[in-house]
Amino acid sequence: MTPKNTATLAAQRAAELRAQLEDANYRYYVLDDPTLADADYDRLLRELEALEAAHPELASADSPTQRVGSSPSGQFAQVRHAVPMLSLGNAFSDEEVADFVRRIEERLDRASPEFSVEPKLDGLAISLRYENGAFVQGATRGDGATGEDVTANLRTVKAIPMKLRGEGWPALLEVRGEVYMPLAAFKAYNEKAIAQGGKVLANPRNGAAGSLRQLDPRITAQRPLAFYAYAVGVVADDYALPASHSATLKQLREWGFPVSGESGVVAGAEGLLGYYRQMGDKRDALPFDIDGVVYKLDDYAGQREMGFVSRAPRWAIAHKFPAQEQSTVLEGIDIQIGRTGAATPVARLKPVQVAGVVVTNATLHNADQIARLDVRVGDTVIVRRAGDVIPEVARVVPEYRAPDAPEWRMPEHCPVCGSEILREEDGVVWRCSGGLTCAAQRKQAVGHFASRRAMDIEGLGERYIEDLSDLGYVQSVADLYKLELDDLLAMKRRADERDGTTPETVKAGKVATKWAENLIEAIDHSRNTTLERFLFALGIQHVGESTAKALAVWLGDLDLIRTLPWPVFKRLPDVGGEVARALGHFFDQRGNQQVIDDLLARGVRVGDAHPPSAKLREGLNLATLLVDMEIPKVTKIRADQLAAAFGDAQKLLDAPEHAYVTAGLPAESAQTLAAWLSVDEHAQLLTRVGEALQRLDALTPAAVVAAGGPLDGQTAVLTGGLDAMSRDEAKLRLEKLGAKVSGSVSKKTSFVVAGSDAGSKLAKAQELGVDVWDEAKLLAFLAEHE
DNA sequence: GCACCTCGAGTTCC
DNA sequence: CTCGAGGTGC
Repeated sequence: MTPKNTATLAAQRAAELRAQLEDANYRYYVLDDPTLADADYDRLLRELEALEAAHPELASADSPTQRVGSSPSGQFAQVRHAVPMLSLGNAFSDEEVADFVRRIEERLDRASPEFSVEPKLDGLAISLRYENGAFVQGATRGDGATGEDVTANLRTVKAIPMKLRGEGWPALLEVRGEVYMPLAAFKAYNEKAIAQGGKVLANPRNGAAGSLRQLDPRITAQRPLAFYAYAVGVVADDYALPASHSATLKQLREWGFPVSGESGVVAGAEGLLGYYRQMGDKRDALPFDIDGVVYKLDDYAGQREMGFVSRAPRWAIAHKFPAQEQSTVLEGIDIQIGRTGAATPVARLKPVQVAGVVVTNATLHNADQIARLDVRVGDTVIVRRAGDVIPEVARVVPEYRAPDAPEWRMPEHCPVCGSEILREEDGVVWRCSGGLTCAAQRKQAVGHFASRRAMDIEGLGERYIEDLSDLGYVQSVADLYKLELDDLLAMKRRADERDGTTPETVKAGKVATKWAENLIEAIDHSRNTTLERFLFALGIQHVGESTAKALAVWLGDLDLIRTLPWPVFKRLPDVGGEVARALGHFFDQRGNQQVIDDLLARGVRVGDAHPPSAKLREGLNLATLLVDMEIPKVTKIRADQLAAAFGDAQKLLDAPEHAYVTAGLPAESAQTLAAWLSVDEHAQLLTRVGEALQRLDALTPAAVVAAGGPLDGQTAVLTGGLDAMSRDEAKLRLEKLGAKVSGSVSKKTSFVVAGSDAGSKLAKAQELGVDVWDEAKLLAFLAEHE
C-alpha cells in the first residue's frame, strides 16, 4: 500500500469517526437519547486521537478531539457583541407579571398575547458565532456590549455543536444560550474532588462560571458543563428567521443545539402564572438549578413594536423564584448543649426571608465547620435553604468583615452549668463534661425519657419540663413519678409569678386543674411500659430504639441487664466494643442505678422478664468472653486454650503466670496476660464476667422465638406518609408479620413502602431496583396475612 | 483493611 | 432527612 493510499484511508476514517462522535454528542445533549455507551465513545475518541497524531495534516479545530482542551492561551481577548446581549427586567410577584402583560396588551391592542416560556437556568450567558456552519468564536456576556473570548474553553463543552446540522442555515449565525453545570455532574465532581483532596466547587453556578474562565482549556474539559440555547443574536442579512421565538427555538434544535425541553408557549397572564407554578413544583426534580422562568412575547413583530427601555426589552421579563440564598448578618454564635452534652454552635441571624420562611437560627454543626467557613460574629453571611428544609450558613462575604473581628473559639466552659467543654480524642464533637449535673443535659434527658418512642408521656413538652426543672420539682426522670396534683398546681403558680403573667386561674381555675390532671394521668399511664422502651428511655449513649430492642429480645430481663459486665453485651448482634462499653459504663454509675431503683419503686413496670435466648447462650462462654474483653494478645485460639485449661474465670484469675504457659500460651503472651490482669480494674472485670456466666448457667434459656411469619427474614423500609395509619403503626404491623423495618434503603432491602410525598428513599429504591409497594398493596397484604 | 449497611444523634420551622 | 460513625462481612 502506498503512503498516499494510507493517508486517504486515514482521512476517510477520521471523517467517519468525527461524524460518529458528533452524532453521539448530538443524541446525548440535544435529543437526550444516547445511543453510544460511554466506553464505546471513549474507544472511538482514542482511535481518532491516534489517527490525528499519526497524520498531523488531518488535525482540525472542530474535531471532537479538541474538546479535551488545547494549551493555555494566555489571556482572554475582548469580543464586542454586534447585537448587545440583553439583560432582563425582573418580576417577583404575580402583580408585576400582570402589569407586564397589561402593558403589552395595551400597547399592541391585543388581548391575551402568546408568550414563549422557558426555565431560567442558573448558569452563565454566552454567545456562539458560526460562520458557514462552523463554530468560530464564543464569548461571555460581559457587560452586554463587550465580553471575553472563551472559544477554546467552549470547544470542550460537548453540548455545543462544532458544526451545524441539517441545512439551510445562514452563512453567519450567532446563537445565545446558557452554559451550566448539571446537578448530578456537580455532585459527582465534588465527591471526586473531596476524595482526591482537591478544591470543591461552591455551587453549580460558580462551577460553570469558574470553569469557563479557566485560562487552561484542559481544566475546563474536565469540568462537566452543558449548554442550552435560547436566542439568536446576529444573523446573516440575507437570511429570514422564522416569525416567532418558539419557531426559532425549534429551528435551533434542528441545527443541533440543545433547547430546554421545559420550554413552551402559553397565552396571557394566567398562562404565565400557571407555567411559573408548574416549574416551581418541578424545580427540585430538575437535573439543573433554575432561579426562575423567562417570558418572551412570542412573535417578533410584536417584539419590534414593544422595543426597549434602556437596555432591557419591554417584551420579555424574568419571573424569579423566592431566593434560596440570602445574605444576612450573623449577630452571635450560641452554644447549644444536647442530650449527650454535645456542644453545637448555632448561628443567631438577623431575621431574613429565605425561600418563603423567616430564618433566625442556623446550625453551624461543630467547631471544625466554623473554622472551615471562617465565620466570625458580625460577619455578613449567605444563608441557604438547599435541597432539604434546614437552613445553613453557606459562606461568608469577606468584603464586609470588620477588620478587627476575632476568630471564633469554642468556649472553655458550658454556658449552662459552667463545666469544662472538652473535645473527644480525635473527634469533632466537643462535649460539656457536666453530665447530669448540667441542667441542659438533665432537661433533655427528661424530654427524651418522656418522648413518644420512649415512655410516651403525653403532654409533657419542652415548656413544662423547663419549668419543672428550673423550679426544682424534677431533677431526675424518677422525680416525674413523685409528682402529685398539688405539686403541678404550685409549680404553675410559681412559674406565673416568676414570669409576671396574670394567672388566668383566678377565673378559669378548672382549666388549670384539668391540665394538671391530664399530665398526672399521662404519667401514671406511662408506668406500664416495655423493657425496650424503658431501656431506650434511659438515654444511654449509642443505645437507640434498635439497640434497646435487641437488648430486650436477647437478654429479656432488666435485673440481669443492669448488672452484666460489658463484654457480655458484645455477644449481641450489632453491638460492638463501643456500644457495649457505653452500656457497661452507664450501669456502673451508682446514680444511674439509683434512678432505676427509684423508677421501679415508684411503680414503673417493664413487663415480664424472660430468660436470655438460647441462641445467645450457645455462643456465650468463657472463651468467647475472653475474646470480647479485648485483652492484648489473646486471640480466639488462645482464649480457647485458656478456657479449656481453667474452665472458670476465677481459677484463671488466681493462677500464676506459668500456669498460662502450661495451658499452651507462648511465654510472651502469658506475660502480657499476667500484666493485664494485674490491673485491678481488669481483674474485677474478669471476676464479674465469671459471676455473670455462673448466673446465666443457672437460668434455663428461653426457647428460640418461634419464627414463621410471612415476612420472615425480609427487610422493609417506610417512606412518605400513609393515609390509613401512622408510620409507627405500619412498622409495628409489619414487624408482627416477621419483617425487620429499617430506616435506610440498600441492596439488602426486600421492599420499600412508599406513601405520599415519598422522597429520596423511593428514588434510591428505584435506582437499586428494590420492590416498591404503594399503600394499597400494603393494606392488601396486611388484610390477607394478619 | 476496606466497603457497605445500619443506627444514633442532631436540627429548623410552623 | 442527612451526616457521621459503629459494626460486620469480605
